[in-house]
Amino acid sequence: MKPSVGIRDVAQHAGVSNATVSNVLNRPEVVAPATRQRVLAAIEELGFVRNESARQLRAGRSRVLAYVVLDAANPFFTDVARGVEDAAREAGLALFLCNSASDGGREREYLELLHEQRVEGILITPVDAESAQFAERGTPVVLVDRETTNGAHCSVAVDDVLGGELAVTHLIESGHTRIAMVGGPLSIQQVRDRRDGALRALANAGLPADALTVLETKGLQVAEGRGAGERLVGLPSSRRPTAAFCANDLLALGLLQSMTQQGLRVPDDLAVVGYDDIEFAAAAAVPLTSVRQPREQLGRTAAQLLLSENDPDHEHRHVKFKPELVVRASSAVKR
Amino acid sequence: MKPSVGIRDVAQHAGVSNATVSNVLNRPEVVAPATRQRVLAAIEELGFVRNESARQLRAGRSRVLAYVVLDAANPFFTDVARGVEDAAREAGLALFLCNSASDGGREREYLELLHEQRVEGILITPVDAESAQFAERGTPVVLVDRETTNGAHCSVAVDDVLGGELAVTHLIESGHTRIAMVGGPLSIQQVRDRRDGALRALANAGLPADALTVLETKGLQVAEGRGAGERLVGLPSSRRPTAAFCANDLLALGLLQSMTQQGLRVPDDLAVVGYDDIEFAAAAAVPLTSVRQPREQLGRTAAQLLLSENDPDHEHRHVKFKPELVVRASSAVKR
DNA sequence: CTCAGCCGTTAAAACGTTTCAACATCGAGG
DNA sequence: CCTCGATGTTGAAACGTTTTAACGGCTGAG
Repeated sequence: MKPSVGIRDVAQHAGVSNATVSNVLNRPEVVAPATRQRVLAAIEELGFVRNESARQLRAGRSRVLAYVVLDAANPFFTDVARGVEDAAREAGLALFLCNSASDGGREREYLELLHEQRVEGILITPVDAESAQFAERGTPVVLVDRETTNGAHCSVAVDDVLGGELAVTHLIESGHTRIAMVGGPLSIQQVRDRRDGALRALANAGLPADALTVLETKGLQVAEGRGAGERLVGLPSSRRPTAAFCANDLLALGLLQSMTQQGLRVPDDLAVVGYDDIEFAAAAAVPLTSVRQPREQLGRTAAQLLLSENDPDHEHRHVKFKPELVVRASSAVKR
Repeated sequence: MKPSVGIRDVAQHAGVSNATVSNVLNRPEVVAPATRQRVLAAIEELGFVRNESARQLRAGRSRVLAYVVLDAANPFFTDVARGVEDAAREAGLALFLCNSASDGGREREYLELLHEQRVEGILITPVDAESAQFAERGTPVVLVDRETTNGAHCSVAVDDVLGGELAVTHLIESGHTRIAMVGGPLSIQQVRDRRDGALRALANAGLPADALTVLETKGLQVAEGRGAGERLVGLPSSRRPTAAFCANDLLALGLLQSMTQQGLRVPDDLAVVGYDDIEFAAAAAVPLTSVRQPREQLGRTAAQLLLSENDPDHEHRHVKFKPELVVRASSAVKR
């Protein structure tokens, strides 16, 4: 182990007091140029690296934000993270990403650690917003892409019911009357909301609720989408939906792939609508119709809200964005 | 601001000394059950959260690893990160992800911060391995997916020259004699290595070096792949390659999309091979032939190497994995 | 020659933990 | 009744910074 050179070593080496070294580090303008040079030289020579723990202990505040992400492998969240980072960076803060990987246990561990680290603030897309007890522990927390049930935090979300409605209304207008909803588990608020939106669209169009076949999946990954595709094709053709609304682009991509493999064409045999409009949605060989969420803006807004928590007159706010339908080839009008 | 309850407050509230509280926290078995209960109750009641800065300052060590990732939006890196996290977690450490987004400036800032934070270790896929001066600053650093030029660090990489060779040999064996290499910028070591592998494949087959048309891109994202596709189609058909080897799956997906949009078929009009074998490669509507790298294992190995740096007899090691070709529909044999 | 004011520097006191040696208390063994 | 070891608890000293108030030296005004 290195002997770990500290501020006092530098001070001694430069023939000044530690206070002066500290000043060079934090308020260079206050110390005489000659001294400053001498100190900087000593720092360089000894390879001194400031100890952030000590600094933070004394100062009481840190310079980092953290975003506990639900699934780092989902491009949607990395896009949100980009927005967060931009905003953080403008405020002179760094961003640490933590991946809960949809695991409540990991999520709790990370939250605990972040609280103990006294980060400036925590952004989180929680595994489960209901059971989520982000008890006020001194560190401000903002929920991302989830609505908070109790009013204990700020939150930034997108209207998922509206999103579901947009998607399914589009399918109905394209001539579909038997529609599948692919997504799950239904314990996830988002999935439920999007389904409810789908049902609302049916109601608006005067279609019966059983025009929607719900195929519940165990998760929101590509593989689940493939599985759903097989289930779908297995249905008797009289009852088989002619269109599918997926809770997620990953599911939609899996579904798409499964269709092609089974020799069915999209959108002719099955129209597909996804959700999130991740970059790969447009890049799919059958470009995917999808419900776009303002991803970067979601992150950016969340970060700004988080930073405003320090204002003395802060009140928790709940921002809700509107999603937008992006029509592409995967849902071309039915002939 | 909260008055911030500390260990002494807990101690006072429970009628014990701070040393005892500390013991309850760190070595519960050493303190009498009755006292322990009392202390735990006090902790609960006051909402005490341990201050990691102070703890770390005193203990000299932290419980986190960091991975500075080149591009969080590239699924390849999130897969590597998963491997890192698994290994870290087994060792009882948490993982913070930092995204340099291919920006040397950000990378430097993050490194600086992480050094100051005295994290247990740093994993990094650097923007530029050559100029990379990760001067020994006391915190161990391991390079991921890059070979280190000087022997100052451990590194874990994959044989990119071999990967390029595998890809292009496959294309040659499928009957192609005019091949494009899509990727860039060439300042990136990986891109160069993969190109060199491609050239080696040509040489092995007795083909001239100009059988390879290098289309250099500005980056490794999907959009760049689309751009390359347009350039490719613009070539006079006598000189147009019948196959493309992309430095990256993102490029390949963009290229694929561009082909379909322009009414060309894959693989009939253009065979495509990607690199990394990210999940979306298999999920593309024309499943993508790709060079697979052992992503999770890459991360896992890097983390283990990092953790071994504390051994007194540690020597820097350079692990190099072999890539593997995964053939799918996008490169079916030419008729 | 004195004094006020300024500038650059410093000693010392925090910040909230962990750790170590020392200290009580108690029951058992002599 | 004394000693000993075991068991639980504690006071105080670190850890490496930042900060505050005070200090000494100088300059220029009176």
